[in-house]
Amino acid sequence: MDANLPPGGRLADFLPYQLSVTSNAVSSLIAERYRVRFGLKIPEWRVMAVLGDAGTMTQRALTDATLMDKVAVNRACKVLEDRGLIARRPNTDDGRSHLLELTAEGRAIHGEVMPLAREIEAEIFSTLGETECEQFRELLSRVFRQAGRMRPATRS
Amino acid sequence: MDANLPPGGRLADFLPYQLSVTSNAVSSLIAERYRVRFGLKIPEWRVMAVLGDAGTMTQRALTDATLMDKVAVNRACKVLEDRGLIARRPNTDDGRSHLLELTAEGRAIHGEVMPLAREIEAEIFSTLGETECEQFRELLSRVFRQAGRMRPATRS
DNA sequence: TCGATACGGTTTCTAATGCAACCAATGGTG
DNA sequence: CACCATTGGTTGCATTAGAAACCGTATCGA
Repeated sequence: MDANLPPGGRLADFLPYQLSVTSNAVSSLIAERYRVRFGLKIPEWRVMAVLGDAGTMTQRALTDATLMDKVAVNRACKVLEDRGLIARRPNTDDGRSHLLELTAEGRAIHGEVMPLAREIEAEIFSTLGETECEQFRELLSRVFRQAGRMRPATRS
Repeated sequence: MDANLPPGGRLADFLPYQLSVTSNAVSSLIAERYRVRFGLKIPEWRVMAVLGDAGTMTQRALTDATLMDKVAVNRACKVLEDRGLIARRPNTDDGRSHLLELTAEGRAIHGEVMPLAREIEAEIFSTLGETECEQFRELLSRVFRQAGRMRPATRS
């Protein structure tokens, strides 16, 4: 990051900028790999990851679990449903929502997708040692909470 | 981040995901503050930051310095020019490009903008100590370089 | 000098993202 | 039971980001 910037460039020292470009680089890298291999976009992949892990949930629960917008979740679910990777069942407890779960095919994909995810993760963070990874996690978590604390009171 | 996720949620342990949501939270926080106070969007702010620091450069140099797309730079410059914050001079060395620099008004805004940037940065990362901040920077930098190394050879 | 190629910048088009309005169902209150 | 506020989900719309096509200038080699 420093290499392609003129010396004395203050923008490059701005932490939110470093955070942004790094996240961007990592995200687009992963997005590309998922796209070529499974035809999945990141929101779709996130939904599958959570469903494969938790079993059955509503869209509402998915928005909580993925921290994505509810329309992003809705669209991802629609795509996955059209591809036959997830199925909707009526929710007897609440007629407004449906219960979503992976189909057999969905579970099969999930079984392939998750190892790839771990693989990519391991490759990207291979430059960090074990303890550094944990520390990175910890720092991110704290920054995230702090940002949440600073947000001007908007909760849907 | 852990609080609003069901226990055993594997997505929440996925480092790229943590990186993404954290970056997102920080970015939207900053974007909001700049919007209400200066009517500047992040790309515009970045251009101003670099110009205020480096003095005079072409759009091409700006894309290198900000790591933004060249059309993003172009649009940001157009907006800033319309607002009278930057000016274009013909480039005698190369007729294709222009030399961009802050106007007097632009420098005035820049003088207000940068302290606010540092202020927000300090607030967000106040949860991290001095050495932790430096370490966070270092880790981000390494991850960024690693992501660059893994990218499948596409450079415009 | 001429031609081909590359490059900076601009415009245009299309995909993605987010927001707000909207519909249907629920739950509480009188 | 009627009313109303709330919630899950959906749709439509506006804004944004990115890709590709395009134009004029520069550069390099014959």
